[in-house]
Amino acid sequence: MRLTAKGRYAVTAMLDLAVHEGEGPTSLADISERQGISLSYLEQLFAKLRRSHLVKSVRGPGGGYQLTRAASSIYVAQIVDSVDEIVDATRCAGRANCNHGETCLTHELWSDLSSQIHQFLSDIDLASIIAKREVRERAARQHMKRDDLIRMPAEEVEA
Amino acid sequence: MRLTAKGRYAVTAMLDLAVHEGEGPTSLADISERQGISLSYLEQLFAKLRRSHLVKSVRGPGGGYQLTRAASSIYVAQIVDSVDEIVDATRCAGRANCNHGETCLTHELWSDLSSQIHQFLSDIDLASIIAKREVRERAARQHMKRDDLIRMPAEEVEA
DNA sequence: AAATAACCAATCTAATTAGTCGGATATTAC
DNA sequence: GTAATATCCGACTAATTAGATTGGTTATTT
Repeated sequence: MRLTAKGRYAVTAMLDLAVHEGEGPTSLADISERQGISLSYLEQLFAKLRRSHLVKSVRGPGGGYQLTRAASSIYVAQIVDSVDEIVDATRCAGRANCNHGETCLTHELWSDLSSQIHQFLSDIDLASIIAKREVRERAARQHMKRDDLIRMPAEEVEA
Repeated sequence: MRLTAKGRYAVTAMLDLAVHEGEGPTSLADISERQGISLSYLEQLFAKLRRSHLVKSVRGPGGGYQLTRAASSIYVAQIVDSVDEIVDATRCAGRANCNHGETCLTHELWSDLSSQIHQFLSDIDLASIIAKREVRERAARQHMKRDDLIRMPAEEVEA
């Protein structure tokens, strides 16, 4: 499991799609504009997302991409996995001194942890990310006038 | 929060340290040997881990590195943070059309998710990763003979 | 004094990431 | 049917990061 800028771009783009669901297909040009990701890079990411059947495309004017299923059944792990393909799963592959030995222990520990992280991200769906925010906003709205509702300075994008 | 090979190496190395706690300092050469990570790369990683006060060093023969605190109070997020420094904090930094606007929404959503992930990794300590495995092993052991269970030679046992 | 092992910095290569370019194809609107 | 739109596609390039290499210095132990 890797978690890089590439995965972040993909998740961000998918969230953008989810937010604009129901408005018809969303073009990559729009996402590029809104999210500040280059169009051609988005094309590469969406080629993978499409191959993973997370999105479907509509060509021609007025076309774009749409989620293949409800935002509530698309999970972050699926998105990350589809663009950030795993390279070297087990570090000990092929190493002679690495079978059953003590050597294997720590990267077995790592792989345990790794699957915990994966599990965690497998439980978070796009809809719930959006919903969580709406709840927070509704709560905040009760404490301030609507016109001085200013977005908080984005608290640490990289967590 | 990034989760790359670099961070994996760091976590693996720290797990190795934790596993060999109580045997005195562990040299990078040993870790390199056991984990298949180049010595000089480990040096680079441990320079950062030391600056973050996660490990302390002992020089000279028989020297090496030790955890500064108990494995139970060193958390995965701390390790990853100390080697995988964050590059581009907020994607919208400086972009004129990105204040208060709808544009900001999705990467704010991402940042929410990102801090959730960070929180998750902040709750996992080295000792618990190891412990989890031991529990599993103990369960497995109930199904097999344990004549390879190591016993101290009588002479070495202090009365 | 010799051996060990941390410490340090610079440099290099390989791999990955991010983005570009020039198109081809499908679809819609005129 | 033509023009515009937007996906699709592959090859290429630039920039960054990962990881290895080199060549040391310093502290500590035996």
